Amino acid sequence: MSETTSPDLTARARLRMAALRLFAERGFEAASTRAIAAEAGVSHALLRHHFGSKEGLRRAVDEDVLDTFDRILADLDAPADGDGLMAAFGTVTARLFGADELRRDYLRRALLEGSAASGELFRRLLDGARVRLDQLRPGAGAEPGPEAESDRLWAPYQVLFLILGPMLLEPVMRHTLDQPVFAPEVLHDRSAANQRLLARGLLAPRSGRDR
Amino acid sequence: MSETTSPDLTARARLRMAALRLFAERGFEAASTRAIAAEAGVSHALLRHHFGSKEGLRRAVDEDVLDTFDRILADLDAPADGDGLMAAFGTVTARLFGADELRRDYLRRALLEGSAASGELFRRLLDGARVRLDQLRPGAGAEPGPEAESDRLWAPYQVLFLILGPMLLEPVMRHTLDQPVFAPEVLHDRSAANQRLLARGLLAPRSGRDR
DNA sequence: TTGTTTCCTGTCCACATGGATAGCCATTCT
DNA sequence: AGAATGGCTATCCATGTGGACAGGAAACAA
Repeated sequence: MSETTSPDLTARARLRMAALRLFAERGFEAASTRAIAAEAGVSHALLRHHFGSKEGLRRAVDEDVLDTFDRILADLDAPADGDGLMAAFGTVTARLFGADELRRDYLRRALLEGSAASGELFRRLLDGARVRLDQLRPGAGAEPGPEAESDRLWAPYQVLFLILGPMLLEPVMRHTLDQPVFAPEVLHDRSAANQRLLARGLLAPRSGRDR
Repeated sequence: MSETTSPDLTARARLRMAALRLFAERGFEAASTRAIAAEAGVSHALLRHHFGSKEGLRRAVDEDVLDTFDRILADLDAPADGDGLMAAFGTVTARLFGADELRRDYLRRALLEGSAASGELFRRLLDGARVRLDQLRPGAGAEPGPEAESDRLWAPYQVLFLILGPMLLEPVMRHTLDQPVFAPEVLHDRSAANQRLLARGLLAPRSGRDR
């Protein structure tokens, strides 16, 4: 009906984009092959021709979306020194989720469902966070100590929770903010708050310029 | 088939529990009324008799689950002094998500779907976190300052991200830990790490006893 | 021109879905 | 006793589902 995807693309690509949209908006089960085909402006039989089955379509979309995220992440592998490291997390967030509400919605469902591909993405994000944090950590300290060890385990998760939280909870957060959750301004302010949290915690926020 | 719910309950209750299970495991769309009825060991027509429609069933389950969480939260309204406040967050987590994988799964889907009821629950969690944090904050400081204001806005969210993150990401986290995400031991360790993060941040974790 | 491959559609199928109806059976009320 | 209410099932229905198939149409090779 709406045929939102540009008509000058190949039908295969249009189908993939329509599927991305409907999977993101309605979920995999609720998005029928006919609705997807209609959105792409083609017959629903063509879907089978190109992708074999609905599952095949899902795989194609999964691949497309997660590859996109992977590519974005690869771009971020700049060295990152000093507290540029902290800012890197903000950049990741902005780059990953800034635009493209559709991909946010899709990724949310994918992570929720725990698909193999999304599991792989999460693992990569986790490793990335771990590496950055290890670079940043004092490190010089002699004995690890039990708390330090626990921190080393959980810190990457904590960073990811702070980054992914707004994306995962966007549907409910939306009603508690008066601006879009991912408005550039909001995103920037939130990112700064995250950096302060990671740098000093919540309880000792000495006011005034700090670092 | 499996009829997992105890057979000495009323059929209505058994239907509600079966629905909770299947909604949690498969999602609302993918859980058919027939499958739910079979799980409860009754005819699928009975479902309609008791709940009017599948949507009615969902409402009943929603109410049940979210009321449970509300009741748990109400229990936590103890005064909470000093750093007992910090521990309170750990307690919330444990009490909310410790047991009951089913309710975790259900809540995850509800939050991601952004249903009205789950939105309400999130708002309540947010307010709770805000109140606790305000109690805890220095407060004596004169002028708020832009950073302090931003912190005051985002701190409750940050706390919630840390608490809800493991529940939301459990399906993918599962593969990155060698123990269950919500094993009591793991939960306790993670909670302690969260408290350290909130107290001091990630970058200045002076080792040794601290507070 | 032909033949061939690739894209694409119309149409049919078997099946599962949520819902509706009619009625059985037990309990309770009078 | 008889009536009535509420829990429960069997069965039917219209619709939508993913998939299968046959063949049209168009591009490209010879």
